[in-house]
Amino acid sequence: MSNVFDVLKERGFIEQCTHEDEIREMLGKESTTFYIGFDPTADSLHIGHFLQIMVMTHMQKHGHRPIALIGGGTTMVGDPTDKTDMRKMLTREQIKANGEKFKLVFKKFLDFSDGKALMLDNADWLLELNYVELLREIGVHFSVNRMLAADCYKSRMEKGLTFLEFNYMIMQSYDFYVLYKDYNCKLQLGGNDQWSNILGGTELIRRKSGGQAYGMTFSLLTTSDGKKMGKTEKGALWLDPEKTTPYDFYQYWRNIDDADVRKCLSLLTFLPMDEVERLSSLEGAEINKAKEILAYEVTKMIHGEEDAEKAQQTARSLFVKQGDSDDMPTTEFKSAEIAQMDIIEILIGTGLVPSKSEGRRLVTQGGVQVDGEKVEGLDYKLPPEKISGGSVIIKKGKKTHHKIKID
RNA sequence: GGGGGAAUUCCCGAGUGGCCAAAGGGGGCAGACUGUAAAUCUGUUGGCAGCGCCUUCAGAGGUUCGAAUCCUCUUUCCCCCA
Repeated sequence: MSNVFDVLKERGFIEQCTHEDEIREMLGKESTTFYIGFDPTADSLHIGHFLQIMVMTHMQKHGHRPIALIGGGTTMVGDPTDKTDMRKMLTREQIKANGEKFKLVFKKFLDFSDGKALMLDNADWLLELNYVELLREIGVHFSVNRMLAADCYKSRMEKGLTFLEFNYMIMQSYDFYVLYKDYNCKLQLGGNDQWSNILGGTELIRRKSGGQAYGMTFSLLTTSDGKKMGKTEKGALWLDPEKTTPYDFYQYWRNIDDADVRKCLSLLTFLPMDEVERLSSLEGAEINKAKEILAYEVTKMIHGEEDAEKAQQTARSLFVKQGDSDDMPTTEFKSAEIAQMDIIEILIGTGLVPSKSEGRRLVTQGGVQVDGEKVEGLDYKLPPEKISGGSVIIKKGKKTHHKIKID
């Protein structure tokens, strides 16, 4: 069997390793227990988490044992890394509820049978810690001087950092120590922003038990110009279909920057690397094929084959031919009422536009089409033959389609 | 605990009595060009109504013909000293 280290390396996951050679050797010869932590700060995982799930999946396929660690305890504190503001405090109940949702997702991607993977929650050991005891047991091993020098706190030195958040690193380090001790977990993985937190853990393990633990971080999903990937108008790109519909999800990848195609294919799909190479070296309009495959593959993994198929069909019918589709946001109107409405009111009625001013702007600038015909005037009303026709498609800009059903 | 500063429209950030719905940038939206891409260029970006009105500049009061701009109190944040 190939070494998963080489696979991850080839696909561009790996960013930093504590001990590159030793890790490679270990992964090549023994089944290794490793962990990745997920803080349930929201009620759904997002695409950044998915990247970590991909890693766990690759690892498990190669015979290693993942521990998906839910950060029920760490979330009570909040990771200051890369945050400009302090995270709002979540209640224990919210955290628990979020954690439950996370668990369902992990079960979809990992095989938890016969202990092939574990799911733990650090609330189980963090919440009952005794303060003074922790300070004496763990706190002694941390140098504040060194912590302050860590990159992840640097940015916060200007904005301010509370003592609460400052302790996050200690919590996470302690997690690693517990897992090392109780589950023989020798490796912690995470996004590259977790580097200092991971190092904290390996050092703690060394100091406390003299044991050797390893850490490795993965590239964050960023676009070619360095911005965080997975941002949509509505915020993050969520895995929960209630929060990001499969169609929107599909479209996100379908519209990805050319320069990001290779990275996405290799990180977010299981396509063999020669196929990834072939697809991402397509040029000009050809590369759209690669984007379609990317979008389809990723959507399939997250929402299942059926939804991926539907999203693809919808996208094709909307963009290639000026088509109709059931899988499209839809608003229903009574024929009597819609006959009275002008285009602005219709736009508002569908929620395509939040105010009349914006509706006017949009129409004036030529951004609205009804059944493929550009709406020219603000006083446009649906012609009678369309009202009796059952449904019309309104297009806002190039990419937003909305169906109106009339009965 | 003492002293000093700050809070502006989605974000950053100008504005220090009328010319302010508020510069500039970012972001968003739309148009052109394209490949449902990027870059670029153009328009637009509080609301309602076709240029007049209404609600905005942390909150509550006050001074003024008139305040985002001045005063008072409140809240929050930052900095320095202890």
